[in-house]
Amino acid sequence: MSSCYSGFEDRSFEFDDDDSSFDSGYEKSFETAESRIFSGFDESGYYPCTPTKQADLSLNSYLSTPKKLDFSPNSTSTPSKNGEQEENQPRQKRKYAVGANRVTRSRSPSSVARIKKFRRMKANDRERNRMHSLNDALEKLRVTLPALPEETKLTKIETLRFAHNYIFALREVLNSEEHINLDLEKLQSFTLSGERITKELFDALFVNPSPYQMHNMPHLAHTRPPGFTANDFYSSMRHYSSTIQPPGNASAYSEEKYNYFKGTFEAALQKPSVPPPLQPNCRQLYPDGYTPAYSGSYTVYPHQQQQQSPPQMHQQSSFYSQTPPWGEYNDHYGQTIV
DNA sequence: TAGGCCATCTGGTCCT
DNA sequence: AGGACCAGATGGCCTA
Repeated sequence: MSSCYSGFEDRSFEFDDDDSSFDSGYEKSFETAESRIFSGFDESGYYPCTPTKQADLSLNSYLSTPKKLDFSPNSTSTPSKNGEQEENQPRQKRKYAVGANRVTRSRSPSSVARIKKFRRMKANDRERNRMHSLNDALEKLRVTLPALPEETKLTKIETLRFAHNYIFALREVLNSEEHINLDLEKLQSFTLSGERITKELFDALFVNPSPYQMHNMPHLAHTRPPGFTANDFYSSMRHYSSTIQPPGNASAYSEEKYNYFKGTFEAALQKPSVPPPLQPNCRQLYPDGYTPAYSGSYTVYPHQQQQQSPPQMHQQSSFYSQTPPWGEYNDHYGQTIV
């Protein structure tokens, strides 16, 4: 198996047998490609006289002291390379003893060591390629996901977590009969905290109508109270603690947990400007014909790109710096994915 | 300087 | 036998 990284080429591995105990017997392994490599034989059983150019670039360059095969005439096991008669005569097939006459020598320790070393190098090369292909796939996933801010590069684990939450959120959007304002930045910042989104959290963070929706879509005002409520907060908190008290007993909420969510809630309750800004990379779903300019769009308008936006919520809150382990959980969505 | 992230090496296991 | 896959170890780089 050739490699695109190190350029390993089986035939390129040349070396001599410094203890002159080259195997003259016929072993099963002698037929393998590796044995051909180490014996210097090509597919037909003869040593290739003209190594390929690619071969010169591979293991020979990797090894500091490439060695050559011993073409000594005394070597009874190695077909003669310099025999001029071979140029004019058809090559004779090598004959091996069989049965009781067969003599099989074990490889010398140095030969075994070299074989092991070469196998290890090939395995390392395969492993390197495998990890590179894995990273390539991860990179494709990473660029598919919205990165907010754009210069943010998610780590591997964050990419996988965000992919999970992103798919979860999109599925909730598709399944929802409400008009959901899905804030991808909020979703990402939530993910960066190392949290796995659940339906409860999704409802608390995204399903509630934004102040803009309440203001501009009065026909939906009756569906939910404006902004986030204590129930929303409670439903979010419930994910983190089994001892938390129900809403109505404000003192039951720890300051630590409140601060944990404060940034998100405050961002959600932030009063929008009028006309309502369309957040970059924020997918807004509205009824058909209601606000066609914004319907189902990821559009970023030039005037918004020029805006000097205040520090983002995820940069202020502890969400941005904390990456707790994404442990197992046992709620009704309990699937350990990452 | 400690900790996080990453690439690479390595040996073991499983499968073909 | 050999390749794929996996997890542990290790060292480099970067940042708070």
